[in-house]
Amino acid sequence: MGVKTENGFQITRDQAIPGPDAMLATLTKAGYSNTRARRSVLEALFDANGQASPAELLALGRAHHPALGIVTVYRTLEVLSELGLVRKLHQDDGCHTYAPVQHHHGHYVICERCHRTIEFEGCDIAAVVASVESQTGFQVREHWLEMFGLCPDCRLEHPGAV
Amino acid sequence: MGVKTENGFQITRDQAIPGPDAMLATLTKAGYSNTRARRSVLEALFDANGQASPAELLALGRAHHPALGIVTVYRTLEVLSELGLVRKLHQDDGCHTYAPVQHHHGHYVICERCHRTIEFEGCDIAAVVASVESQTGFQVREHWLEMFGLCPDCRLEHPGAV
DNA sequence: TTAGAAATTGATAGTCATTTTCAGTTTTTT
DNA sequence: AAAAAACTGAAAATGACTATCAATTTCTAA
Ligand SMILES: [Mn+2]
Ligand SMILES: [Mn+2]
Ligand SMILES: [Zn+2]
Ligand SMILES: [Zn+2]
Repeated sequence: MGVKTENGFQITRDQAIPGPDAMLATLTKAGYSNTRARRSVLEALFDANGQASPAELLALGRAHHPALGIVTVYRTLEVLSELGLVRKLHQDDGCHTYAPVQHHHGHYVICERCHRTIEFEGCDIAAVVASVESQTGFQVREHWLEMFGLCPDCRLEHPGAV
Repeated sequence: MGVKTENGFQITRDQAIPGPDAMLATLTKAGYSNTRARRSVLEALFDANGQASPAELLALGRAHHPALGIVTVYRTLEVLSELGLVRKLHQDDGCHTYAPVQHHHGHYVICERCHRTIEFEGCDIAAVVASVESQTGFQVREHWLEMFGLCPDCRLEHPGAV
């Protein structure tokens, strides 16, 4: 799904979405060093199933850079978050996973069975925000939204599932 | 905001919303013992500013029952969650707070300055869910939604704030 | 009201994700 | 290539949360 071009972007039918190379470019443009550890974390992010925990990224990243350490995974994710290149997803058990950002205002749907995660855009909750503001008197500045369900593959394997 | 009646409900203009006594009734009806520790946690939940962390509930609860222990706070919150009487809110730092449930399908707005939290209802994201399902092929089963902004009081103190 | 059974409690001791420290290494700059 | 700056990973620390267990409280059935 998507072809990688020389400039580091992946092409889908209708738009260019960033891949590891594009993110690395953003990183260096922001003044961060181009290091083997950071490259391996970026590769790991895209090797994953749409999202991954720091421990999973360590395992995936070591395929590219065996000496990679968990602390650097955390530190790289923090930098990527600051630059808006990844988002932290909240798991019910309190742990976190990270997903690459492909749309400016994106949220994620997570498969409850295989944990495949896809970012979606087009979240239009302006009406809900307006209603909340009038109900509560709050001025709303941002929101979190995560959806859970079954991905297409898991729906096929569990035809009876809700 | 709301008057407590003998049966444990608080009355607002248009509806009865549960208070500590009503929740205690639900608890005992479900077969759990009516204990001093549980009562103190319920009181603490309503003494708080709309939400509170387990540590904050411990402190608030000890005003009612000085021997209260943190483990019991966690255990009580787990029971209350199972019964649908509280919801766990996710903090950006990974910790959690708990808020009493007053509406069946409610979500929360949280003040970024004073952390006052109000539950709102009327979240209608059916259109968003439909769009996500057709965009991704997922079948959506549930969602998380939290909003952040400024409460009425904090807006007054920070007139320039966005 | 009372005795025994069942449920609950809280101190203590884990567990585990995440953070801090720090000396050594890699990358960048000159 | 040398010096400065940035980065790295091992090890230790932190802190939210969980498991254990003996002691206490609450409930049930006389
Ligand atoms: Mn949105
Ligand atoms: Mn909703
Ligand atoms: Zn799936
Ligand atoms: Zn406020």
